[in-house]
Amino acid sequence: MTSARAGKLVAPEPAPRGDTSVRILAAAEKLFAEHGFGAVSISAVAVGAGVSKANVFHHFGSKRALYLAVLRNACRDAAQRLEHLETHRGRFQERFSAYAVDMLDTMLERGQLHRLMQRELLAEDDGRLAKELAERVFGEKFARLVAILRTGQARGELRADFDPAIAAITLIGANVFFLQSRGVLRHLPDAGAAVDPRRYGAALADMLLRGMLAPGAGAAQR
Amino acid sequence: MTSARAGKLVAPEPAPRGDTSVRILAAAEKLFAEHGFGAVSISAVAVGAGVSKANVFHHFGSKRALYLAVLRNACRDAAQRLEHLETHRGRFQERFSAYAVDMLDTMLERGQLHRLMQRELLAEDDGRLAKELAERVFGEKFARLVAILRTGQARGELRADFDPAIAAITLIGANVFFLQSRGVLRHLPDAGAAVDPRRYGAALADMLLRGMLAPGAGAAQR
DNA sequence: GTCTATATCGCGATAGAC
DNA sequence: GTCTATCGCGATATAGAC
Repeated sequence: MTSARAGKLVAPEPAPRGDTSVRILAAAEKLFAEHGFGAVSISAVAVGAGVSKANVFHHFGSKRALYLAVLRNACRDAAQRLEHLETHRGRFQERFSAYAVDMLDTMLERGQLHRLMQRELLAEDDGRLAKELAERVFGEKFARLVAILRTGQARGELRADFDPAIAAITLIGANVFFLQSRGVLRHLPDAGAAVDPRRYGAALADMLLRGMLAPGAGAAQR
Repeated sequence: MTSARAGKLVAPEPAPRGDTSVRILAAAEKLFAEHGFGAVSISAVAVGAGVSKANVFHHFGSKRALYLAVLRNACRDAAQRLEHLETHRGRFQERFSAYAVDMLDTMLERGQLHRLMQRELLAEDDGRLAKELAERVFGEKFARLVAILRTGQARGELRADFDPAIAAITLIGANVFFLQSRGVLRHLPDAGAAVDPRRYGAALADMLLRGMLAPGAGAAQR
């Protein structure tokens, strides 16, 4: 469980040689993602980063400021990855599949970070500033996906009688849920081969495409 | 928490049944769901339940035990709601839509509870016991949905070339994500009318049905 | 069963030497 | 920039009267 006392002084990281604030940020991101804001102590962060408690305060001023710094750092990374997505110009099937696969890959690559975001979303208590940060990044991702779907509809490649926003939520939601629940899904006997990310991503895109493609635009391939 | 403080393994729940215990459980469920385990103090629970701090310890022994009691209580409730789901026997479209809508309704009705579950899933630190509890409930839900899909495939109502588990994950994931992210989605300009639960549930079922129905079994209606 | 009072510990944050 | 030492506070948990 995520008790505040969980941070029994375990061995610090092999200290990947870098600037101190970077190590502090990395340790904080890891701990916040694993235990949540309220359950992580500055002592635990300091131990994880291999520095003293006071040094953490020297660099970030307060626990809340450290938390916001972690979130902003995470948002910056996520925003950078969006730049590589909009370049495709082929048929809709290829663009959609590429987008879906890339989304899942990005999530898996930095699963910790996405867990931290989800935690912030689930909090909803205060943290309105942090939530607005998440909105900003998430909103950009969402708007681009909706735009891709709208373009497909305008071109006649996609049926016009479905809501692009709902389709986008379905795709994102299925991916986020997959990421969140892999540890549990692995233990469900009925899940079978669905726990493999590649199979899951491909099958998801295929199924959604069948629901979105215009009748005369050719069958979903794969 | 692998603390040396753990000491003795206290015998499982005394299963308290008084009015006070119920109020404590309710207050604890609310607070844990809103803020997470680590950020909730026993004092806050006591205030929420209108009793003294010491009384909380009298009834539940420790904070950890209170948390497990809340989770067990939540699982029991969720399991009971499953009993009403398996009775339908009509065409696949109706059964699937009914299942999907009921799932979303249940989630919305007790969103707090589902948030608590998701938090536990996101922790992944230890808490294996609690996670196994979640697995047990979630696994039953999941198995029934997969069984419904398999039945549809066996009857020829559904295409045979998709993985029922992946379709189930997609449906559950889209619903869970919708529940989690409503507060954020409401602030996205591109989301439009997709934030309405009824419209969302209906459109989601419709889109998934188009991807699953056998070609000759008739078009998805509505 | 419920309370008040208290013990003990770890938290966030600060002061100041080096 | 980094540390040790410490403050003030609130946390979990206990003792014991009613």
